[in-house]
Amino acid sequence: MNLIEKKTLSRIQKEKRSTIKRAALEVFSEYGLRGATLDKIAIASGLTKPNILYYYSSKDQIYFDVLSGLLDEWVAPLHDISPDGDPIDELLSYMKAKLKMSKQKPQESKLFATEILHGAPLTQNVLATSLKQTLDKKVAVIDKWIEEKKLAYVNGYHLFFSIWAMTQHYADFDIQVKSILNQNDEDLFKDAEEYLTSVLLRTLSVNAP
Amino acid sequence: MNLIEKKTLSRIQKEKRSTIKRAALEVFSEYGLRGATLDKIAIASGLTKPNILYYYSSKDQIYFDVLSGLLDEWVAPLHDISPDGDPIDELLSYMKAKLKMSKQKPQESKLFATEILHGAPLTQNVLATSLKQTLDKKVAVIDKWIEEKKLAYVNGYHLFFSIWAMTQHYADFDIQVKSILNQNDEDLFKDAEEYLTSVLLRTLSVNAP
DNA sequence: CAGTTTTTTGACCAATTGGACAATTTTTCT
DNA sequence: AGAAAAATTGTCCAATTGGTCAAAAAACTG
Repeated sequence: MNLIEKKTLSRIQKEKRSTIKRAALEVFSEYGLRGATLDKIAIASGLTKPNILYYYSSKDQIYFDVLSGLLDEWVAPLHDISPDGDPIDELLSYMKAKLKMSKQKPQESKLFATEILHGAPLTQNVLATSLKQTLDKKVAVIDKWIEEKKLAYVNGYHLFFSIWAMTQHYADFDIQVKSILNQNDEDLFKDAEEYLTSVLLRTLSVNAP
Repeated sequence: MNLIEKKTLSRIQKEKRSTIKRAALEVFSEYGLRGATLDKIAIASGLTKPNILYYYSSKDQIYFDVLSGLLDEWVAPLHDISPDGDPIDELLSYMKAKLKMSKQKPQESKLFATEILHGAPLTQNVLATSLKQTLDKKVAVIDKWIEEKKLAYVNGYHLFFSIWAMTQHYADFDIQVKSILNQNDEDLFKDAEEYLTSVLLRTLSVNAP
């Protein structure tokens, strides 16, 4: 039977696949696709290597499945930006949602970062179509807000790039950040949120200097 | 003879080591330490595998050498921030220098990013000592400027984190950026510089809203 | 319980990869 | 030119790794 095409998975299948994905995320995010080995995933999951290959036809398939599950989650906060809300509130909320993801899901962030850094072999397609379309719409909203004088002028695309960069930095480069600031996560992310809030407020407020 | 300990390298040694490093940077930045193979570096450099191992004792040694050469260069612009200059000019210049590096040395940026992302096994030490010391001093300068009311209040550490994040994003995540904006490098980096200048100006100016 | 299907695993294999080494070629030095 | 040193390479090896497979174990079904 072909597991891939089967619609309904048994209890054991769901459990084991989930176990494998959790372990794989751990290993992939630390070592990248090529640095990760089936043996490491096997150890991390507590399963044997052939057992893993009973549920997934190859290492690449595991990677693909893990990454696919992540993509939607990663873009999701973008959808919550409402054209009808207060512009600055909406964008601050978006930034905070992204920062929270960096704090709570650093492995996911790193996996995603590694994928893009190494040429996005599996996701380039999604980036150029689905993500681009979503972002185009949100940038249109930003432009409208600017026109209505509710926001100071900014390049919408670069605004999103910088929000992504600044928030994900705390997950992706956590080792560098923590080498410099000897703080616990709570204090660190509190300061980060305060700083980023202040940057966005000053950048977006219409009553500019 | 031990190449490592020898002080004076011959002409051929300098040339070949340089050739190897250039090729290795290319391969490492694309595939990461573990994904890169000596065969790939051999092909990229036009040398044979044993020939490469004549100049470097192992793959790890090549990686170490490439990365070491990069570290200083990467931190260098930080030293150019002068306590005696105009605060906003100094910080804008710093941002522009970092952005220029992203444009002109994306491979270096990616290699560095991959290293940190995967736990900075070789550089954590440098980050926690040398980089931290340098940054501490520069943050002290920022704090002094703030005290003198030459800058709006900001958390100096997070200011640097955000400058690093925003500028390096254009190198490290170039595939994502270019999937969304179909621009050539010239236009892209022109817009980026304009945007980042505006963000920094609004963030740092004392005559705040 | 007995038969059937699903799950698990030990043993194994072929390909890749980092690296060793002796032999050969090239460069350098006198 | 000829000896010595340095550079280059073809060949080989052991370890790692992704993946196979047949047999055993466990779970499910009537």
